[in-house]
Amino acid sequence: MQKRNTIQRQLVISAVRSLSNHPTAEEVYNRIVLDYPDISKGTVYRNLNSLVDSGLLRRVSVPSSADRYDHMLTKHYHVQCVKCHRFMNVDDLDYFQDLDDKIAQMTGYRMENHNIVFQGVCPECQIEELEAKKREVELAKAEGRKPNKISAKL
Amino acid sequence: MQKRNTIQRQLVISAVRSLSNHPTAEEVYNRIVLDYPDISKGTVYRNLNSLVDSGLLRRVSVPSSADRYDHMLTKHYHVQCVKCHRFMNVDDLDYFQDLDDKIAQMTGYRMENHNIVFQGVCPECQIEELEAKKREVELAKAEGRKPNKISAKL
DNA sequence: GGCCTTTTTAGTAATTAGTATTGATTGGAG
DNA sequence: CTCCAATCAATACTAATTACTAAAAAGGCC
Repeated sequence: MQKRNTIQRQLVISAVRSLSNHPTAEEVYNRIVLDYPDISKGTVYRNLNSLVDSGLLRRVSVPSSADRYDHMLTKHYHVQCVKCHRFMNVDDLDYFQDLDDKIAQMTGYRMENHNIVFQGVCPECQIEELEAKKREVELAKAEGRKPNKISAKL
Repeated sequence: MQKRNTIQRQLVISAVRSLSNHPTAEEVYNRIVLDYPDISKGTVYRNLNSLVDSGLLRRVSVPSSADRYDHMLTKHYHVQCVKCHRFMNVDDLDYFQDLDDKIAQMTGYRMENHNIVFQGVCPECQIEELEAKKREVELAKAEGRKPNKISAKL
């Protein structure tokens, strides 16, 4: 089952490379369509899968949203904001190779890798939280009641 | 917005507890339907979300498949087999709390937690791989040709 | 180049996982 | 017991992805 080097396959890989930060399949499709309007989404999905299988791209599974694709082949981790869902690399943190070895010993699995997704509230959303709280305190004062706690969800 | 203690809510939480290992929403639904055929999937999803929000259950995002729900509230990690997709806890590995603190410092995020999913090939699938290889060698000998490499996919 | 086999394509339909809506029902505060 | 916001069942809907098909194109061989 050899892989053929089609135009579409090249377009997919170069789109992921040029959309440098974790595009979704949708974003890859939207980029390619500009230059090559006949491509279909199925082709983009199929090629993304095939490129991941052959190790030319990495798939990054994002909780509660579409998979993203990464041309950066070195192993690294990600942070996600639980409010606005923005998604970014954690730079400057080396991959813990020894963890894989440890888990392999503990479980008998032949380890391939591990993914870490850090979840928290990004600086922008922290500011937004503060402002929402401030607005509520003002409003409560105007209405002469105790301020409600602002729920964790925006 | 107080939470009411409905029968359905109790059924959902007890189903997740009795299906002790990481059921999907679908599996929770299938279990409850046996005793309580009128429950609807929407109700299961809604209650799972609400129970996660109130901290009574944890959601585990599994790459490329449906979310799973965990009644074990202490933070822990998971291993997944890339071949048969079985999914299990990593016992005996403490949560790396200091990692969250480190990432918080590095990124300015207010960290809530992190998830690690280890991916590899489980012992059973390793045995299956060996047997597939053995079968191919036999077959090649019978046909008087070189054995093919067994692809990474079963 | 022309031919042949197999892979890949575009387009469409189907599937999966989960959310939104709506009118009816019910838990639990008073 | 009464009342009403929270929750329900049912269903429609959305987003992401895969499956299917006949037609097009890669790449090996001459």
